[in-house]
Amino acid sequence: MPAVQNHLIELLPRTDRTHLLRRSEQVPLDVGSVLCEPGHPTRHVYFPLEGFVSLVGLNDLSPDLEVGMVGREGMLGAAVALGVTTAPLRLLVQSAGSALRVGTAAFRAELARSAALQRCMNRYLYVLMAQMANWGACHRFHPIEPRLARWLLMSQDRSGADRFHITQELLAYRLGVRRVGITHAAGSLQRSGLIEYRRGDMKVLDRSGLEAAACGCYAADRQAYAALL
Amino acid sequence: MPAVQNHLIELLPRTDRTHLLRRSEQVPLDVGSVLCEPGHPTRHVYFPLEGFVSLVGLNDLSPDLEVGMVGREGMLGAAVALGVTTAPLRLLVQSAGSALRVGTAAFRAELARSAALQRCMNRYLYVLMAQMANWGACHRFHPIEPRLARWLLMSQDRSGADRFHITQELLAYRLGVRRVGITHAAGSLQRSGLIEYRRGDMKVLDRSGLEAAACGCYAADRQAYAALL
DNA sequence: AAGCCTGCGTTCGCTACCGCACGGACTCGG
DNA sequence: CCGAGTCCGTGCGGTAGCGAACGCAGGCTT
Repeated sequence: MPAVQNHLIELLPRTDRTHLLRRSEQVPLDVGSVLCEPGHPTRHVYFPLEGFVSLVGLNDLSPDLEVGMVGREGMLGAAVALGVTTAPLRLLVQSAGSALRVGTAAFRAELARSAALQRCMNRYLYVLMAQMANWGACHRFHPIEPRLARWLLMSQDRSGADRFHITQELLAYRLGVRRVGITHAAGSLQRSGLIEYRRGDMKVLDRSGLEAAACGCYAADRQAYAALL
Repeated sequence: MPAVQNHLIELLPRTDRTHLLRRSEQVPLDVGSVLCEPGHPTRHVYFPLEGFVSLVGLNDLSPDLEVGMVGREGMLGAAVALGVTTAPLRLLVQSAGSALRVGTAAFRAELARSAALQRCMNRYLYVLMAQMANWGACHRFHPIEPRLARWLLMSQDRSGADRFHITQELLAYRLGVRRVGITHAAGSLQRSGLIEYRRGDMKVLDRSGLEAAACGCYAADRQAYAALL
């Protein structure tokens, strides 16, 4: 059995974990690929091992907006644990890696078997809800620069590396702002010596400085996660 | 047995409903009272029968922000169904009425007994999550006037009446904007003949017109609810 | 070497919303 | 009938972010 690097799975007791792993297969996560579209049936749930995925909410009028971000600390398809197999959000791979994939039916079967898995899912769902409630207020009230800092920190946490590839164009899309907004905020962070970037190659230089520059939502998120999982 | 006017409870099969009701007591909801504060233990869950309650997210820096609204179509304390008995949000009574109250332990016991109740909770949790994800984008992108229209419609749905009491001051607080912002938006709606208000007495004159003036989030919300419950 | 595409920086005019402040209108209690 | 409190309208200056557009530089293709 390989070392599993998904935090949720690591929380399971040995036997439950083995059962779940037996039903799973490892698949690659390719940047830009879409794991599922809102309204469509959910065929699999995913436990990322490396890389991370954006949860994108689609709305008729307004531009799309990222409402969450999931890496190895979480899972995709949590709604299945609520018995809903219609996806609510678009799952867009943000950073390449791999994930354990489990068929929806198999996952539900395991869920019925394992109280530990149920408990784990429940807590994760709660954390997700708290995150999403917060995300809204963050977008509403906080200026671009702290939000950018937060995003960088979150993606660093999830990707593990201190450098990753992301263009200003995409960042703008994620944060729901114009590209020029990112140009200003990122330029400011760079001048402060917190980050360094060049043509999409982003590097975090001063992590604690970045934490200070980020809005409180970052710390709040981490705390909520730590408290429950 | 009195006619129960909470939609979730009405969804339960007769025996499960009876069981739950036997464990419940009816309590009044008084405007302005706080049913629980974030971080504190949840002692009861509530199924509103009349009136409605705001879910308020608190954040260190930013002003408080309403992230949801619950009336007889839902319940308060849904997190208990996830096994979390620490409240994440402030529950603030918005419009007077009454609710069925069930002790947390009793509710969990019923949950363990009744598969129907579990299923109902799961679906409701899903709807709540979808709502909260949406709420953020709505606050971020939509101008005040459509959001105000949405708020009025939602509160009308939940209160049942076509008139209710709400000052501009409070509305501003709910929507996270200045009072003058409300003055403008409400004035505009009034000039269009959609509503009428005077010193806090708000009356909806043209409901379908208001629906047209509201942002798409309103329709999306209703649809999500209808699809699952 | 030339050309093209991608990614980044800058500028301009504009709008929505902000904080603050004042004043008018209505209501209620003494 | 008068004063105090509540609620609503208006006006002012300031700003963060918007949309659109242009220019420049590095890297890739042919």
